[in-house]
Amino acid sequence: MRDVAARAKVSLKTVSRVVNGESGVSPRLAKRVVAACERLDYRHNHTASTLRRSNGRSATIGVVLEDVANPFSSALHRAIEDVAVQRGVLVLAGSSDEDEDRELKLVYAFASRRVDGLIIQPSSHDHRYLQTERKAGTAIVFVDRPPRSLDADAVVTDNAAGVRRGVQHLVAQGHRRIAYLGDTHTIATAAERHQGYLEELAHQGIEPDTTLIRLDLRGFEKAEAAVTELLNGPHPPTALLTGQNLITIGAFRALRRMGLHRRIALLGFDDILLADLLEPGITVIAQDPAAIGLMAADVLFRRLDGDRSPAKSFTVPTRMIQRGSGEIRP
Amino acid sequence: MRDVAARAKVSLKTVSRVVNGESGVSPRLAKRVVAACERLDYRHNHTASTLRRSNGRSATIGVVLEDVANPFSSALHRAIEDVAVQRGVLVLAGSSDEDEDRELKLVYAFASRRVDGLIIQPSSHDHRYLQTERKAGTAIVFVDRPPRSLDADAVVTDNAAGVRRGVQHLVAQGHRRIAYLGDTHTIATAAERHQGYLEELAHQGIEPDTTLIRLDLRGFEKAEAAVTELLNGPHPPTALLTGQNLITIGAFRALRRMGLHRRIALLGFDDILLADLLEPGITVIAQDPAAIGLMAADVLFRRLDGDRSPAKSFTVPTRMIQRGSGEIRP
DNA sequence: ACCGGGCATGACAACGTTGTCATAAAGACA
DNA sequence: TGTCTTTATGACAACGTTGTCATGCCCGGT
Repeated sequence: MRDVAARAKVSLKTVSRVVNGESGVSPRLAKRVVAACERLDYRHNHTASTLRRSNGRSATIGVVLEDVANPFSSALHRAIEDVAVQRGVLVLAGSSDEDEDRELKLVYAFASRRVDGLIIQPSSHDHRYLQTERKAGTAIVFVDRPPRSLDADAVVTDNAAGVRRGVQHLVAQGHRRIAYLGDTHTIATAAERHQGYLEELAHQGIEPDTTLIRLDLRGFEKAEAAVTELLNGPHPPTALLTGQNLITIGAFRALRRMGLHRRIALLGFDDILLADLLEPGITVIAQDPAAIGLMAADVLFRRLDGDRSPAKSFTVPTRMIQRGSGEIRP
Repeated sequence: MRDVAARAKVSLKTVSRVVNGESGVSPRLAKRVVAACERLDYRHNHTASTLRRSNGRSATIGVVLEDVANPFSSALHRAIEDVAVQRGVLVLAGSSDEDEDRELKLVYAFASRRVDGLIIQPSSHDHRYLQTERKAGTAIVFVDRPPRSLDADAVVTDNAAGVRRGVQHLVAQGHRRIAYLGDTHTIATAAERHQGYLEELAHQGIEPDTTLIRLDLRGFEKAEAAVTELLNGPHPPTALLTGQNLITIGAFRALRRMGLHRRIALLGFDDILLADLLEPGITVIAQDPAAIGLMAADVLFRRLDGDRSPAKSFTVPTRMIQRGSGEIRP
């Protein structure tokens, strides 16, 4: 910048004014400055500018996802990015891998870069550590799962309602023995889905059979094994409700291997790419990660624009997509 | 930091020393400083530190992907992140959507944040604009596609060899009429794949039939239409070789709709999630985005560690995964 | 007791910018 | 013509750090 100023024979401040598009610079000087910038390949140093500027905004936000390569997380990421680019804001992204410690380290790394806001798909079970960041003025929004022990905005899927809708659908097809296969129950979303299942069974007047409930299934292998065991048992279910992507895939694998994929109903929570090309197509309760990400980013930027209203939790509805597997009758 | 220094009754410099873990601070003072940091919730300002430090490294890299939510790109992203975290480096990610202008804007936005390095999955057809950044000391590595008009490191899939392998496989099954369905031919990878197809046909002594070649198919609808048309034509192919993910899906859809999925062979370039659960499973030439991302990040950090050797292009091999659709005989 | 060397500590400037304020030049008005 | 206002420009300090160098202290050797 000093070099540019020298070449254009103006002061540093005038260069700053031109670079920032401030008014009140004569066209003659502005032209000279622009020419010098181009000649010297000058690139504005946004970080130094942030340091000095009064609002201190870095025009960068940090996003902590479960895994940037996971379809759900990356759809969130993309939706957030789309809102951010409109404001010239860049996105730092990181994967927590469902690990509290990695989440913490990412947040601190983001904080030390002075991000303006954080969007967190949380793994941690206690978010009090974020109070400091918030006091420092960082906007914080949770996605997919609510915060714990921290009063902050959140945008989540209506898990219980979605699962209840799924149970209803299976009951409407005539099923009474509906198995539930769920993820690690310490994950908030998994707990809500399990809860929704129990509630709707009760609402339908069906006594829950604990032998039909399998929780803490991480990865499709465990799900596949659990389904195999269930169907080989003395009182097998006539329908399977799976609480997560990989579990749905594991269940489908098991059904296929046993040749039962046209006899046992399967209804999965969360959509799967290509689910419509399988035989039968897999009926799912689809979440809407794009809508969640968009809304989260909107809330974040509203906070950055000065919204001081009490923290709020937004619920995004699910959508049932019938493709065949959920319409199999007992 | 000033407040911390005041509370610990030491100079700014001593706080700096403690925060950066420099040696030569008496344990007594160090303890006081740490206590003051905790009491005041002090967070180190990494950006200010970068501004002053001699190496000027921001410990941040920028990654330009086609789309952070696309499975291939996000696998790259994740692999890069895994290498970066080991060095305490954060990743800024953005989507170019195959648009030159967005690529450029992202690169400039990253550059103004003074990233140490850039990893680019390019959309642009002329990368001379990056010369300035490189002169400024930014390390640059291209992934998936080679740079144009710029001498820079690149890590790419061996597209031609992969497709040739696929053609070989189909010929070995007895096919002679092998259709090729490709993406927009201005995309470097698409061109290489098309080229590989032609080369291997020649090598096998098969005269290419131009009616069996369909290029510039963007999105699965176009692919589905093209396949339908081919198979309804006077001299239909006995095998389909598809040059990209969505084209493979479109082709599979068409085959299924026409009831030909067990009669016409299908071999796709690039793996598809759940391809093994389809009927028949789809045989593919799989790329290895994790390996590409890992290698690209390795090369980038080697450059940042001072490697000044001439720019090099690395080629990552493909792997054929036989699942049934490619083993159908004519 | 004196000197030299090593070690802990701090004062100060600088990194690349922008906010604040002063100043010079130009135009408006009586 | 002289004074007042407006406008363009620049000098300087400051943002939160760290590199450089100076200072003062303690210790061991003579």
